[in-house]
Amino acid sequence: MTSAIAQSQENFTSLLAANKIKWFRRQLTSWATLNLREFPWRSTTNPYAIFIAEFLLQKTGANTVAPIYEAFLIQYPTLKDLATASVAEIAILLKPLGLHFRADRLYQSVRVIIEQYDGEIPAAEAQLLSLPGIGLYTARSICANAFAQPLAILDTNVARILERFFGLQGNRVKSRCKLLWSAAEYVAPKTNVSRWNLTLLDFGAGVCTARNPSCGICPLRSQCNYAKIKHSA
DNA sequence: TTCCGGAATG
DNA sequence: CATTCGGGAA
Repeated sequence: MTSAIAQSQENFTSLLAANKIKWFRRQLTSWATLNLREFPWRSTTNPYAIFIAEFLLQKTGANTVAPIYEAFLIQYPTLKDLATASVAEIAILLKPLGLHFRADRLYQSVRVIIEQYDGEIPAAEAQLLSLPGIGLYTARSICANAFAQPLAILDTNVARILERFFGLQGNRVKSRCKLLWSAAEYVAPKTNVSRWNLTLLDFGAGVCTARNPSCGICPLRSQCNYAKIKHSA
């Protein structure tokens, strides 16, 4: 083990004190009771519907995705229906979302699911990861939201919240990613992880935003490392 | 590390 | 008008 890793681990455990984590969870869980957003894909656990939603949500805001998602499910209510679509037909639906290559990836994933998984969305993280266009974030979101698996997720919202509140730095290289993934798992509660994931996403989208975060109304403010720095600056 | 892209924000 | 946003794969 290099000294750099030892340093970052020491940093890690000292910054993520047990009682601070408890408080963090309690504050956000309370915040979530009033502030979780409603989206069409959040009122289902249908694996196909979740799969489509998570695919469309990659690098794309939820409000932008919502109408496209609904149109998509009307046109292709099941994976069997989607399997009859051409890449071009899928591309037309996804056009407003940009990132056009997602149509090809989705098409290819559907083919694999038909051929290798008998047309059922696989429930294992490793199986989902093997599909084109499905990375760690998307795989875990599907596992948590469709199959109630207690898997924490890390996207830029979660990363930003963890960096700010706990003062995690890890800037530079891939240790940053490793560190933040570890932190995301460490901080997540043991139960209701899918709801916890949504809580962090919505908190990052609505309060702890990338630009101009609403520190003035933030329930984490009194213990937040970032708020302290910002205030003293 | 870089690219893919439309949308939101300042 | 320019910058920021933000998952996955080569």
